[in-house]
Amino acid sequence: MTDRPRNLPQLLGDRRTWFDEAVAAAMLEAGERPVTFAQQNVFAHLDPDGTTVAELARRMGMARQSAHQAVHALVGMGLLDLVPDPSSSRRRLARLTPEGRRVHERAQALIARLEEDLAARLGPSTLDALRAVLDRPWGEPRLRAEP
Amino acid sequence: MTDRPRNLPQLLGDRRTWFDEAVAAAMLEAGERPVTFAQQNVFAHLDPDGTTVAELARRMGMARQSAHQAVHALVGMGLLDLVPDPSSSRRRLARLTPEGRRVHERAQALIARLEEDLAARLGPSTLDALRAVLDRPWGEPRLRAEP
DNA sequence: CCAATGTCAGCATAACTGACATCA
DNA sequence: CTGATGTCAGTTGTGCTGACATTG
Repeated sequence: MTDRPRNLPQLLGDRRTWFDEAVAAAMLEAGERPVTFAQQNVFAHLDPDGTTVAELARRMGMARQSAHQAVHALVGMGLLDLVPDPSSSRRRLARLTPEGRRVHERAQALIARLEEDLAARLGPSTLDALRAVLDRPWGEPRLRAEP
Repeated sequence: MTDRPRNLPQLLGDRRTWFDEAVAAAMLEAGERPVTFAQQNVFAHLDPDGTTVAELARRMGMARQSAHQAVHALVGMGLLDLVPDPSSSRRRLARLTPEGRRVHERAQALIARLEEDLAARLGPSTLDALRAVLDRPWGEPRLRAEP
């Protein structure tokens, strides 16, 4: 109720949620099938020329099996397909289908517009500074009291 | 592989994860039982004098039932207890037990130290600016192309 | 043989919705 | 009666681990 000072992780999470909900609502409004967060994450880490499930898992920081599950759901929705890797017969590359590319580009455009709106509200230099701080390497967190 | 430009929601989520993992690792290192993210969230929104489950749910932006689940898990761990509200017999207030207060304060101190370390690395004014931007009202996201 | 990959199966957590009793 | 609250039950999404076959 009272305005308690919120710590940084809370603020970061709230703002992330601000974006997530806006994207989900806008995609729904646009008549697109809802794409879950895990699936958006796959899109975000996919190479244009295709990526193996194991590599996706590494990039997303999850188990191979979890990435596999998300990829398979997207394949079932017709947004991804798995093609054999010409360089290695045991590998299969997950790639965007044309429909997947369309949905992905639409979501990316939406995020870009939200960022533009924010820049107009908060000031372009403010938003640039925000992005710069978040993009800068933060180093490893210190665990113990006396390292 | 190549440095692709990451958008704001990704950056926000990554930095939130930076904090979450650091706190979880440090609490584990300190010999504390692991407290999940949902449970940290309950702690963060709890009033010192106790809060009803319904009010917690509103603050956390979740369904009453989901908050109920998280609260009950914490009660089972001995970190919360449910006491009858003197002002209304149908209400029950979730409150920190002494052990819950100890764990919560330890986690808060950990986060504060992580923020101090960050301030030393990135510059105090930079970190203040970051917090200020995140804390400023962002307004409602624009959904349609032409509002 | 070894290591990486893809995949199946089972489990835990955390959110959701629906339903319902209680009580100010 | 109405509305808020607490709670039970079921479902979904997303992660995990274990296990195993395949293949370079």
